[in-house]
Amino acid sequence: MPKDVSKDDPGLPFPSEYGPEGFATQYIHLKYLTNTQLSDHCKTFKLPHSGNKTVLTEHLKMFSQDNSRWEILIPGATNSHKGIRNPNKKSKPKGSELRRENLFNGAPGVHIANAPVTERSKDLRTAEQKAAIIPWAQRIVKQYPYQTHTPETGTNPSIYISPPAPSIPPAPSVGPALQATIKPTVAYQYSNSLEIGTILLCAAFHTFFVHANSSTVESSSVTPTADVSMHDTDGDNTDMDSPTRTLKMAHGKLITFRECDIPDPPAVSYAKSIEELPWVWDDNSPDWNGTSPLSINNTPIPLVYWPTVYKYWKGTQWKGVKKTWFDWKILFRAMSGMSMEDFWVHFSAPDKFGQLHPLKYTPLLARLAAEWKVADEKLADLARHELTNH
DNA sequence: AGATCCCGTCACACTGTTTG
DNA sequence: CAAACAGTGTGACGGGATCT
Repeated sequence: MPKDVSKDDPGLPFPSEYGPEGFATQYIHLKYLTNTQLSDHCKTFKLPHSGNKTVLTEHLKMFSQDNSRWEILIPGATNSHKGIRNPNKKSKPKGSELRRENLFNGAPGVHIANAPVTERSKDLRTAEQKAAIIPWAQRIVKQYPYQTHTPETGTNPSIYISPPAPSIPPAPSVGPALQATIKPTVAYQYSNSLEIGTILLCAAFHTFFVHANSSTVESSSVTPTADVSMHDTDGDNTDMDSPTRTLKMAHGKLITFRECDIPDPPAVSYAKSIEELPWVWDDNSPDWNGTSPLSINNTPIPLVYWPTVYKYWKGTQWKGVKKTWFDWKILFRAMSGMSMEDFWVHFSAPDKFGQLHPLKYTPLLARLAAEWKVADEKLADLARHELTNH
């Protein structure tokens, strides 16, 4: 399930306003520069560097129109928190390290034997996926050549987007919507040098950052591999012949639809708006307000029916939704028959000053799971007791 | 076999600390 | 003092275990 587009960049026109050659690409590129690289970039263009990359927004709009500026940034975009640290770099231990040593070893100056190095994010792609990157990059470059912005055309975002070529197979580990927005330009820039090493490096970088951000910017495609074939709309006859499914909702209302009528699972989170869950969960509930993030043929589909909608169709998209859905289910169960005021009184925890605060989403789910576990154990004990005493 | 649950991992944002 | 580095909290997600 996607997160907010960007927590630290509220309100950015991302990614559609400027298109693949514009702001979105540059924004992501800068986002993945190390602070050192960003600092160098700012020096080169005489920009203030406050540490907050969003101050560069306006600059990026200009920057995006000059392809040559990119040359100075290629290659080398990395995420400073990824990869193996330099083991030879010795520095004075931080206070937190000293506290940890104290905690675990007691006496000061005693070092933890064979203390494991903090494990960093790993590249989990298979060799096949990595090998597929180069042909993919070459293909995308061919399909989406670089298009320089001009002042005459720069006001219309739609012109930035190259027309999608027919039946481009999906790149490894990448959502299809991104193929249409960000990927082509980056692939072009990387292969422009015609040096295979650069292509490899940049394509790997690009695949890395798209993969890393797939949950951030790709709002709907949970299982990208299924999408291309699923949305083949070459023949209307195919759609007409495809099987239908009928959903029985509250008050006997029936909705019949085909697979092609079902949109991808909406990018929705109730982590910050739990109280809205009952409004959209079940149309049999008095709290149902007649809306839902998912609509099929203009009919809002309450959350409770989503398994029926996605489990048997839409490839494996349900796999990506199910955990979130079960969390919602547990939350809704807990909220039923309780006012929101009572709910938050019950599900609160004191801070260090003893002040009560509503639990955050994850702790709340953990508390619910613990409470259910206790209740289930009581029930199991009761059942055991009854069985052994009769 | 499919549905559900549990648990660990990951990415990201944020904060605190150290370095140059 | 700004940048770099490191640690922590949070939400999302995947996969194995367990249940039906």
